[in-house]
This record gives sequence, C-alpha cells and structure tokens, in this order.
Amino acid sequence: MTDLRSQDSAATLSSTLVTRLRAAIMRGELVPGGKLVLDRIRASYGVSLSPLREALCRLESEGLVEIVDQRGYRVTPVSRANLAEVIRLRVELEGMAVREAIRHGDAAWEGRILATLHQLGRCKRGSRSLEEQEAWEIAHRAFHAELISACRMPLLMQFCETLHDQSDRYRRIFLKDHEPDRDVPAEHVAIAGAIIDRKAEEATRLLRDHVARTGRNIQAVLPAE
Amino acid sequence: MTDLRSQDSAATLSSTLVTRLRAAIMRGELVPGGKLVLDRIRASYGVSLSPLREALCRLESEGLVEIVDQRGYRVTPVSRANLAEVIRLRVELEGMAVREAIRHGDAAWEGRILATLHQLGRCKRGSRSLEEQEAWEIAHRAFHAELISACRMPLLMQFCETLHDQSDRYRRIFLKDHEPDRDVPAEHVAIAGAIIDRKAEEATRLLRDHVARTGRNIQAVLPAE
DNA sequence: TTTTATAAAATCATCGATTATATGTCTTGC
DNA sequence: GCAAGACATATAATCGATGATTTTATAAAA
Repeated sequence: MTDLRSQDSAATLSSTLVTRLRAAIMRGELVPGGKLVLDRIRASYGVSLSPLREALCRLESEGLVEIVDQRGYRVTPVSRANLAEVIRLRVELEGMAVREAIRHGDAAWEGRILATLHQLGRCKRGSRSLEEQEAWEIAHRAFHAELISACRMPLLMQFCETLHDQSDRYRRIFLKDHEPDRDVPAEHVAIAGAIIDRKAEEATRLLRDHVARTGRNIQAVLPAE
Repeated sequence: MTDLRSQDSAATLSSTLVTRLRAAIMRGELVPGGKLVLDRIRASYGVSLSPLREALCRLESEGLVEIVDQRGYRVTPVSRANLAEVIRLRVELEGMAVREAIRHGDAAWEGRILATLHQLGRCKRGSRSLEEQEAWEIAHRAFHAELISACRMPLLMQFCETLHDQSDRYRRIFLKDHEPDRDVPAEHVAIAGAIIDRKAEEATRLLRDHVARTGRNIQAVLPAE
C-alpha cells in the first residue's frame, strides 16, 4: 500500500497520475504558485494530455491545484491566511469528527487505532532516508484517518482528508528540517488513550491542540508575504 | 447572470457544460443514482468526450457525480443518511461562517444582504412558471451566499456552497410540489435582521434552525430505502 | 435449476492531431 | 520616445479515432 487513497487495484492511468502528482506537490517538488505547463508534464511523465487533464482536475478538487479557464493550471499558492484557515477548519472539523467517532465507534475500531499507533511508533520521523520519511508520513496519515473513521460521516471524512493534505504540504515544505519542539509521539499516545477511554471532551481537546500547535509552528517559519 | 459560479466571461466549453449538467442534476432531470453514459450525453449536448469528462470531473468535486475507475460515471444517489449528513454539516459550517461574517462584515456587507433580501422578496416561490421558479432559486441562493460572504474564509465558503448545492437538489426533487408548512420569507427577514443588528448568537441560531427545518421537511417525504 | 465459461456488445480510457486562445514581440504612427 | 495595433509563437481546449475493459447475452456442464 503506497497510498491511502488507491484502494481499488483498477488503476487507471489518471488515478496513478493523481497519486504521483500529489506526492510531487506535497514534497514541494512542484513549487507552490508554480505554473504547470501541460506539455512539459506530459513529456516528463510520459502520458498524453487527456489523463493529465483529468488528474489535475481531481487535484483541483483537493485544493492542491488551481485551474484558470484558458490559462492553464498552477500549484495552489501558499499564504499565511490560507494556512490559518486550513488549520482553523481542521480544528473544527476533526474535532467534530472525533466526537462523533467516539459516540459510534466499537471495540474493533479501538483495536485499529492501537494498531496504527503501534505502526506509527515503529517509524522514526527524524530519520535521514527519504524512504523512512515517507513511511512515517503514511503511517501518520493512517493514524489520524483512523481516529475519525468511525464517525459515520463520509463527507466530513473527505473534508478532513482534503484539509489534512493541504496542511501536510505546508508542514513538509516549511518544517522540512526543523527539529520538533515538542514530543509529538507522546501527543499521539495521549490522544489515542483518551479516545479509547471514551473521554470525548478530553480527546477532542487534545486533538484540537495537536493540530493547532502544528499550525503555529508552521506560521512561525512561514516567510512574510 | 444565469449562474453564480460563472463569474468570468472566459467560458470554456467544459465550464459551460458544468453549468448545464449541474442544472439538469439539480432539477432531477438526470435522476439520482442514474448512470451517465458518456456517449449518450456527448451526443445530446453536441460536444466531444474531452470537455465532457472534465465537466463530470468537476461535478464530482461538488459531490453531484460519482466516478468509478473503468466503470464510468453516475449521478450521486440519494439516501436518508446522506441527506442527514449534508444537513448536519450545513448547520455546523454555515453556523460557523455566519458567526465569522458578523465579526468581520462592514456596512457595505449589510447593504448587500438587504439588497439580496429585497430581490428575493420580489420572487414568488410558488409561482407556476419554470422561469420564475428558477429566478427564485437564484435569488435564494444569492441571499444565503451573501449572509456568509464576509467571513473571510474562502475554503469554508466553498464547502458551504457545495453542501448547499447538495441539499438544494434534495429539496428541488422531493419538495417539488409540497406547499411549505412555514413562513420561509419571514425566516429570511428574521435572519437578516439579527445579522444586521449584530446579534451573533441569535443570527446563528436562526440560520441553523432554518437549515435544519428544511432538512426535516425533506426527510419527511423521502421514500424509505 | 444453478453455476460456470465463452463470445459479443457496450462503454470507458487513452492517444495524436487540430483548432482556438492568450502572450510576447515587433512594428507603425503619433 | 511611447502607445496602440498587428503579427508570431506558445499553450490550452477540443476533436475524432483506437485500444482496453467491463457488462450482457448465450450456451454448456454440474
């Protein structure tokens, strides 16, 4: 499993492209605000225009790419205001989602949370190799997704996923070589613990703080406009 | 102005298609859950496959169309659970948005609210002709959009627009020939009044109730699964 | 009768080429 | 010297056709 989203094996060329392009954008390889010249990407990925257009269209709906009629595509620019809104919405929506999940989740769900937490613990975030970095990103994402997976609100989960993508891009680009000033693994453990103890208020608060703290750390290093 | 979304005049064929297809879906002309055979639509709208695919892709990001790899497109099905979630999210998100808008909005914003409210008042909802119906829909939509336009959170506004689209589809299909059991215009006046008086709590409550009430009315006539 | 295998039809995904639009450059007139 | 317009180039938008996949229909076997 290289990507949370590519569940079905029926990998159409467009879908593969979405995954590859998203990864490139998240890594900052395709720089924020940069123009996406169709012909150039087409050449470098060895595909034709049709699947490329479709892929970019899907990335637009994830907020990673912008389309302007007759003027092509570009990577969504970054800004303090945008980051602030993304974090604010994550705080509200993931808060709502985890509250609902605690209400509806069963024992199997608790088990999956512990499983993903364990997997996350096996990954070293600060490790040098890109492969291990990527493994941590995937595990981290799986953990956060699991926390709200029992909320029974598919639309809300999709909103959360979109917002998480957007905030992850900021973190990966701007916090690339910043040592974390806090014990992130401990925060994860605390959140999981509160959820499994069914302490809805505490879990929600911890998750909201967890997200907000990341937001503040990025804002601190984000260059002025 | 036939559509709130087609601000820029640079109408690419895909964009035009998005508008036309969305209208058809909202009217229930393209029935929920119905398969969208590309070749058939292509023929009836007189376009080629490329812009059609792109249009459907954009409608997918609005939640009105579903895409399954290798298996084509279909109009998003309706269900009690989906409607419940849409309404729940509208209540929460529009609530948050209007609160923020009240905090940031200025006198010009108040003016625009009164203007759209006035325009809405000139439209008869129960009128027979489809043209007048459509005029009411547009005015109603413009009014609701204005209420939150000052919130300074573009992503949130986009989420609200998407959700509003989805709930409007339910209302237009299932409440087509149901006389409203309540004084909807009065509710609009009350909401606008509370906002302009800067009564944040009251305005939020009124708006939330307004949305929730519509949701309940639709649920009441929604056929069992 | 039900299930499985096969063949035919329908439909989607992709491509290469064409057309339309925008952008940058170079005149031309003031 | 500068602004406005015309041309050339780059790029996006669209098309028609081809290849790949899924679905439906049909027939044989359990």
